[in-house]
Amino acid sequence: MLTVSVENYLKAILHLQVEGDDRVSTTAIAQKVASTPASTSAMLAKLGERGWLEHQPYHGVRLTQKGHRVAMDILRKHRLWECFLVDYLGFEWDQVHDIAEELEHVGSVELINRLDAFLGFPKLDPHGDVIPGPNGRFRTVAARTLLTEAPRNLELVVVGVVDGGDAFLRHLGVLGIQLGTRMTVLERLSFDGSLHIKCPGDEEVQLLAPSVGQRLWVDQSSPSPEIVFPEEEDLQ
Amino acid sequence: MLTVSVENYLKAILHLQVEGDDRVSTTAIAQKVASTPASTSAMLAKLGERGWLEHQPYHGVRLTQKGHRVAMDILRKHRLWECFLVDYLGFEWDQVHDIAEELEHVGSVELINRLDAFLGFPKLDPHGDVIPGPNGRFRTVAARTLLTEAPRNLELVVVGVVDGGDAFLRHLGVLGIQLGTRMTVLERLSFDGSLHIKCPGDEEVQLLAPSVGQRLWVDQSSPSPEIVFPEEEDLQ
DNA sequence: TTAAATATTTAGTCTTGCCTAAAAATTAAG
DNA sequence: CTTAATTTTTAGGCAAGACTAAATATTTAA
Ligand SMILES: [Mn+2]
Ligand SMILES: [Mn+2]
Ligand SMILES: [Mn+2]
Ligand SMILES: [Mn+2]
Repeated sequence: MLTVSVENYLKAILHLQVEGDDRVSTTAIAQKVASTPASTSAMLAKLGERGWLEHQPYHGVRLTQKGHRVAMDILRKHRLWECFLVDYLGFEWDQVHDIAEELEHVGSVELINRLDAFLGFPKLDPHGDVIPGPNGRFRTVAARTLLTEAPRNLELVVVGVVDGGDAFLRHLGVLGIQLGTRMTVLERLSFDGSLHIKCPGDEEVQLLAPSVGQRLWVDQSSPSPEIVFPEEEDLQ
Repeated sequence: MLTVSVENYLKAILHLQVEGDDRVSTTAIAQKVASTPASTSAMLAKLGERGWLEHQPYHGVRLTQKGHRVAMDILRKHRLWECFLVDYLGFEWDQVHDIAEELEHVGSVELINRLDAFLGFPKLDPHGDVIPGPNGRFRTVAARTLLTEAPRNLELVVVGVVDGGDAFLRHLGVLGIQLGTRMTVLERLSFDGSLHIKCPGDEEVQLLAPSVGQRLWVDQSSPSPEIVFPEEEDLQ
């Protein structure tokens, strides 16, 4: 049975699997779902029996096709609801996670597909995370780089945040950074990887801690609308 | 703790309490929440201990102020979500109950108040049921009568349904009746209380079973838009 | 007013999901 | 390669909520 608890475990495992490791450890999962390793171990055994994941005792788990699909569907619901909360109810991006954490467990497939249509089939949620489609796979999305690894002296645009806990999101607010913010990396300090960045319009050069630079997805900035001149045939 | 189960019990008791009886019986509650009298008895004892209702063993329960408020808040959420589903996601009125039954348990007060505002502070849900306000009390609404008890030879308009299970709602669809449908009661048959009704535009007089007439709220029909002639100054 | 029918509670279990403490396996160090 | 540290599982319990069967209280009817 797909209980709220089971859904949260599967989604947590998906997150950890996407973030890198092929096999996911009991402790990591326990931490993600805020429970104990003992409870998690018991849960993993059960999820294994029921075919949502492969559990090699003492060596971690991996989602089966079936489990992966379930987890992607939860993620889809989570992110679509976040879009709704921000775009239609006026919430800030640092206020929606906990609410979506509940909404994602509402079951109806019809509901989520209609919500998707109502929202205009968005590809990204308010944190720049990719929204899975109704087929349970990620929608293709433009390439993106971590700010830390982006080339220097090129105007970039922030397109997403990695692991955007609410505290981090509020910190970005303090720094004046949000999705769509443009910036150029002037220098990467070899000491700790801090970045000197400059935002168009700002006088000052900003020093960005590596903990921030490692958690921002950026893309090459397309020319800003103001400086795009229409072709003649585009004019009425 | 306000679990989903507890919330469903409290809402069921509120429903039964509003529908008439001051004290509500264990069996009636059990039936409403689709569980057994034994399970319900245990739950009622617990709800009593926790101050949501007064339980006189063998003589039914009554919600306390505190329990009443909780139940009203669940009802508010249920009905506001139903509005959203019908008005924005294009669901039919017979498709939304089960989904709202889940959505009503999402906790955030901020969420429901913003949803209320987004919907334009509706007073009635898609079934014509009154939506409680943020203060936990019903918003005032126009007077209404059961069709069975309405005066004859007066044009009426359907403003709500009583206990609108999905099956009943679909049956109304077959009969061509929805919210806003106008009709005049020509005669009430003394045999079983069936009603002869006539809808404007229809040729035929319809015979309505008492099971239908007893479950329709009606109000005196205001003049229909078609027969209102604009004043001269309203013309361009 | 007593007996039968009905409603309610109690007793005894089960499942899910969580916990702590202890045992066992794996991994890391010396 | 053996010991120490870490990770994972097992053992034993608890609380919530549900069920069936049996006991008890209340109503209804004879
Ligand atoms: Mn969740
Ligand atoms: Mn998100
Ligand atoms: Mn419900
Ligand atoms: Mn309704």
